[in-house]
Amino acid sequence: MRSDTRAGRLPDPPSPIADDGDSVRFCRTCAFAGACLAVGYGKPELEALHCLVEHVGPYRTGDHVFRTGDPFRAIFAVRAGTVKTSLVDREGREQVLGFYLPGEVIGLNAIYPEQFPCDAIALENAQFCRFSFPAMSALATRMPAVQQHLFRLLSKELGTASLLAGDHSADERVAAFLCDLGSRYAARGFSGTRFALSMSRGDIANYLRLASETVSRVLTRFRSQGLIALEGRQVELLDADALRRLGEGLLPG
Amino acid sequence: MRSDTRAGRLPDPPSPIADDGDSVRFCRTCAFAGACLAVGYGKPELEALHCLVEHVGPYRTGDHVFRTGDPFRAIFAVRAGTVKTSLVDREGREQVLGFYLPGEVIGLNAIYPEQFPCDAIALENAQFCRFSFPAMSALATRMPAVQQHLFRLLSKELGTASLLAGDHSADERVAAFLCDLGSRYAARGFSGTRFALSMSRGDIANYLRLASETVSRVLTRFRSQGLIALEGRQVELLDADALRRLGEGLLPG
DNA sequence: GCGGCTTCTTGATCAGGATCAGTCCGCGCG
DNA sequence: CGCGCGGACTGATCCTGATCAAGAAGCCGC
Repeated sequence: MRSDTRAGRLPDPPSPIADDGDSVRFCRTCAFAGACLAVGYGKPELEALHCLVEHVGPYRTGDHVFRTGDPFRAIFAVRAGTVKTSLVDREGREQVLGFYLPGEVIGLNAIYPEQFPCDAIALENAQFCRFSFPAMSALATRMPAVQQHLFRLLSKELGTASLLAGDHSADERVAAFLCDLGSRYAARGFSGTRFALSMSRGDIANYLRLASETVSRVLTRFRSQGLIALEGRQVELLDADALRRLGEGLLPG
Repeated sequence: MRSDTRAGRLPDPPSPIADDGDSVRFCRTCAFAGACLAVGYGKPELEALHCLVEHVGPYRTGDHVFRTGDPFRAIFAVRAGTVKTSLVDREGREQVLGFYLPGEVIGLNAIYPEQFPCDAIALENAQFCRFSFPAMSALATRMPAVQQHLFRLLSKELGTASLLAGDHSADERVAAFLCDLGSRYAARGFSGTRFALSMSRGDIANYLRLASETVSRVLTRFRSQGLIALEGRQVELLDADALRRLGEGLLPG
């Protein structure tokens, strides 16, 4: 019974959503915002870009956005909510591959196999923009900016895949995980130091290749060290620098 | 002193090279062979494809093909020899990211950051085809087949990144590694059951996030179990099925 | 041939995290 | 209200693989 348990009281949770789009503009924080800007608002090409987008959802917590083996026809940008991608091996064990926040894109790894190689599951109620991939490819051949944007999205994801590689201690992994989430929220315009973990401890553990008990222990210790405030799934990064130092070697750069 | 030490005697090593190209055709086993075929031999577009290719090398063992931070201008297809990509963290520790065989492509993860995010080092004397990326992008906008090919290459690499993820035992990792190498050699027309490990035990261990001692021990045990024959860096997969069963859960599919 | 080097192998010990087990808490429901 | 259930936290033990250490085998140049 240590007395600093109260250190991490957190009130009202924020509710991230990347939906400020209208019939002409895409959401500012969307991964495709760059493509829009490159095209220029109001040009006919932007119209074309809109024609191949379809708003889908809402999906409820636990719903599948797509399943392993589904034929690949489109990629999805998260508009609201968060998503995990995972695959299930022969023995039925789940393998969490990643978490996706509002503004991020899922489904890129399905282009080559032409079917989705993993499940995508909503962690909260979620909505998406669905981009028909054949239409997008066709548009890309006419618009170098769109093509380049797709190349960059793909290449970027290649870089992030190495976050979970490496033999690193549980402390390093958890610290890097928190920093990564924070900076991704910040990049989309949300608070980078205070947010809700939309996934369970088990999902975090699975993603980081740890046991959920270990994640619990590390988070508790981080809190007692004053690095974070924590209450349930609400977290605040109190000493982001220290966390970043802990996690460096895992983090990009 | 066990008597089965002799079980793994292997004579003459094969010397993989993917260089059957001439002034008109690309090498059959090259990752771009598909793009060539899609275009059709003799068409003017194939000429265009050739214009942006440049044969470079030979590089000697240990030479850098590119270094972390080098400005990104081109991607490279391995024509002969093998390559490892790695990065060095702040503490000076090396992190091996991947091995690339003749016919495979390196440099795709540099598109987004616009500079190479890792080193590429020749593990044997090696030669490459260098594809100017700006020229390739420009060509892709005119030729949907080339664009699609690039998308597929990128997406494919996304899939392979998950090989080293997951918390798996040393046995599973080493088995999966051997199977993966074998199937990649086979896909390029070489023997998929008998090949040389062009990288050191230390590199394998680093890539698999194990200690080199562990790799040694596992390989030795695999040999004593009759799963492989092994002499120095020559290896033969004697019971590929058993290895694949061991490694499944790591391997694609 | 011989030193000097790196790589590989094998053995002995150690530690980080998995696993097993138990408790607590919040929540939905009869 | 009590009950059951899943998620989260904590404690005790175990096991895999890292680490430390030493020897064996190649592979140079000379």
